[in-house]
Amino acid sequence: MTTEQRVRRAAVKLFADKGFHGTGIRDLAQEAGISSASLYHYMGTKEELLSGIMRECLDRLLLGARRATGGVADPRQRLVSLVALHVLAHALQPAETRVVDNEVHALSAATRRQIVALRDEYEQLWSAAIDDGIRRGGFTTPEPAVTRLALLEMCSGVARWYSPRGPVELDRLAGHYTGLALRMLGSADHECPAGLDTARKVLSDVWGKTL
Amino acid sequence: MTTEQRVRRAAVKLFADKGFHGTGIRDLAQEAGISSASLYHYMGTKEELLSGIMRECLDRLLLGARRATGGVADPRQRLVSLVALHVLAHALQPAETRVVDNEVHALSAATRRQIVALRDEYEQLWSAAIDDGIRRGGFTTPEPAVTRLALLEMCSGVARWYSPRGPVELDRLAGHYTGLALRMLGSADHECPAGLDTARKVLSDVWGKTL
Amino acid sequence: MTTEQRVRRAAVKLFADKGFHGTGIRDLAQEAGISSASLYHYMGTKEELLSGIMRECLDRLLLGARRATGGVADPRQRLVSLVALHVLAHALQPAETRVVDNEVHALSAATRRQIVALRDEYEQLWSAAIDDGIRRGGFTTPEPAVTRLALLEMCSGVARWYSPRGPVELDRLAGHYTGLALRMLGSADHECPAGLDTARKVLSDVWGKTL
Amino acid sequence: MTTEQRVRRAAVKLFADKGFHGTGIRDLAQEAGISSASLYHYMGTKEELLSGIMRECLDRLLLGARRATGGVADPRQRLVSLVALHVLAHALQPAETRVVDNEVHALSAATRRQIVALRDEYEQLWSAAIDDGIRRGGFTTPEPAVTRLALLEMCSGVARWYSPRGPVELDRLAGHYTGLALRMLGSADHECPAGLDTARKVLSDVWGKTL
DNA sequence: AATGAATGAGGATTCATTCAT
DNA sequence: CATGAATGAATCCTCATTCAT
Repeated sequence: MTTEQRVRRAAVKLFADKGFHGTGIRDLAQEAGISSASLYHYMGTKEELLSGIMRECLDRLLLGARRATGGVADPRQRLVSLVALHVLAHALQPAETRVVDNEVHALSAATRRQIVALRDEYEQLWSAAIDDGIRRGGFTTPEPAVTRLALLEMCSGVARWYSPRGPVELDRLAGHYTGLALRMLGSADHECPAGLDTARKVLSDVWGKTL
Repeated sequence: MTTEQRVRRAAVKLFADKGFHGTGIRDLAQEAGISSASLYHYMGTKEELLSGIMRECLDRLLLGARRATGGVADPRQRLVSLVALHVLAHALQPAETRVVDNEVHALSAATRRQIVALRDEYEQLWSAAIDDGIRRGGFTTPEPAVTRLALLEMCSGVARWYSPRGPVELDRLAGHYTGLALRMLGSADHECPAGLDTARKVLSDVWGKTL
Repeated sequence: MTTEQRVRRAAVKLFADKGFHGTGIRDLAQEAGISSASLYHYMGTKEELLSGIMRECLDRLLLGARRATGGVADPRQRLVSLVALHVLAHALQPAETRVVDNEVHALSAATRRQIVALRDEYEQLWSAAIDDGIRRGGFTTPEPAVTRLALLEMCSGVARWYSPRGPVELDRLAGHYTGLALRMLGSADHECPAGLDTARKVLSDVWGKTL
Repeated sequence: MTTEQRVRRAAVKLFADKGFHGTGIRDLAQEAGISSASLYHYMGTKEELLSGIMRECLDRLLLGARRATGGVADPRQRLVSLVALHVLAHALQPAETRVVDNEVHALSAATRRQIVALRDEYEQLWSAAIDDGIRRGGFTTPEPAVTRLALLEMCSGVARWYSPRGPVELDRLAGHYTGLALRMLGSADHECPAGLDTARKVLSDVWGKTL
């Protein structure tokens, strides 16, 4: 593992645990195993380190979501893939995703705009799947916008509590959440193996992780 | 409004917006409209200010949840009341609840234990309702513990996006979320007016707010 | 003497002796007799301290020069007053003026523009006196612009070597320099008591110093 | 051009523009077009780089002044040569001479002594010419010591404003300044072609520059 | 010869907190 | 009650310099 990776990893861990402002440059250095001056060989500003982490995480999520939904006609399948991918990403990389979810306020205005734009683009894929599903996929829900937010928050929450050492396996977790999502959307059928398969494949391609 | 309230309010706002570590004592003073030295007439430590906010918020939530569920036999009604109350509290006091949800890491170990204990006690009421509901209320869900967490995260998420200036009214919001919850729990019926009524009443009694 | 004055004085001394970049915030604090944190009760940035010193010094010089030349018809007298005032100011406040002369490079672009504008305005008074003197005051010099610069550098140099503990008294010093200036400008007469008197008066009015 | 020369040149430029303490080792490296580590193949300490520049510049000035005055009986001619040489050196090498004039404070005590000794030796030649000129060269000035300082500051100032892109040619500039000097010293005749010629010759011999 | 990597010391500035007034 | 003044400790970051490669 390169030193740069060690720095990145230290930052992800500490930013997730103690927050950006709660993490000192000395904490980062100690966690990375180098001096605080050496830190600056591998990063720009502390804030650039943060935004880099966020961008990478969101880029990957967006790429995965696009791969999982691109060319898929069935909105139910798209939605299931999105949910599964989101849940798996948050369960596998809880630190990264918590940083993305919680530390936006620490960004400068300019960078914040970029990050929020990425997130909006990502959520747009959810909106499309939900709206399509209502039109022609058997979804029934008043206030689809509210339901979308409820879904997203529910799935993102996984990063706040999931532990690989717990009793629930990842595959089962994803299946459970897709079931919840389909129920929330009033779908008659609560399963969609195709969507789950797609998510597994994308997870392997984009994150390099196999369940 | 007393100065103490002004300080409390300033802290809630800033801790919610910029995080505990991102908020300086001078920021607090400016927002409260007094000098940073005067601040210390109305608070102990900065951390005590934080824990006070959290405790009060959680105390109220716990009190409300107890009142809403105490003596209620039907687990479906209890669950609906809990969801509605949680959603309403988070929509009405988004700043307070975001502080509770996001700034636990800033607490000292001792205080954190107390706060987490309160939260656990609160979540215990949810667990009870769900477990009872599975046993004898028509709930069907594998992994009830996961479902509980999904529910809580979904409902807490309201504080992150709800705006009173948006198109959705509070009463409708609560109804929507209780519906989502009942769907997630596989309940045959997706409504429970009694549970909503209880929540409204408790909200008035404990929070002093009427919809 | 107020603490703010002590800070200002410390800065003037150290900036003059060791340069802006050669002076640390801790040096300033020590010289002012307070802690480096307390320093920030009495100043903004270190650079603002610098620009403040420069502005005040240049403001006074400009004010003095205007008072000494305003309404004076004879360009010879004006020039003599300017030289005398400049020399006296630099002899009496060598530290301040050396800061003005040597530390412009340490200013930010925006502030530098303001300071240079003040200096240009000041030098404009010299140009006017010299040009007028050539036209109708008996001055003869090729390249009046060069002569102006030579005069200014010669007079400013006083701040680099004059010591009140040396053998030359201030009044005599001013007289000597006005003589040199008139010679440089080819003036037939090398004295101009009126100009010197004006300078003495302005020095008393604007600087509050009497020879 | 060797790398060492490039380093030297970079240092001269940056020390002159931003001061010794305002110039970082990284600035030097960038300006020289090498890495900051490589810098240390061509220099000792940053301070040694500074003192080297000063010494070389002063050595050359001293050597030139000696050649220009050695064996010249007429103090008027000696003075004119000194003025011309000084002005030309400062106009041709404004950066070097500004470093010599402005950065003495950045030297360590020991090195400073050496540099100041060189400068004193150099100024001694001026003193001698002036004093001799008073005794038997037609110079008249009260306070010859003050006049010497005035002359030196006036001539050194050239480095602060002269631009080869300006309207005044070097030869003319030197002539103008020798004229000013002779006027300041009360010399009846304001020209001395022999002194100027000597200066030109020495400039060619010692600096390798032809006007 | 050249340089990435490394760092202890120090740069300016802000921190939360206390206290005399 | 209110606050200017004060500060030790900490903030992020850059410094000049060394060294293994």
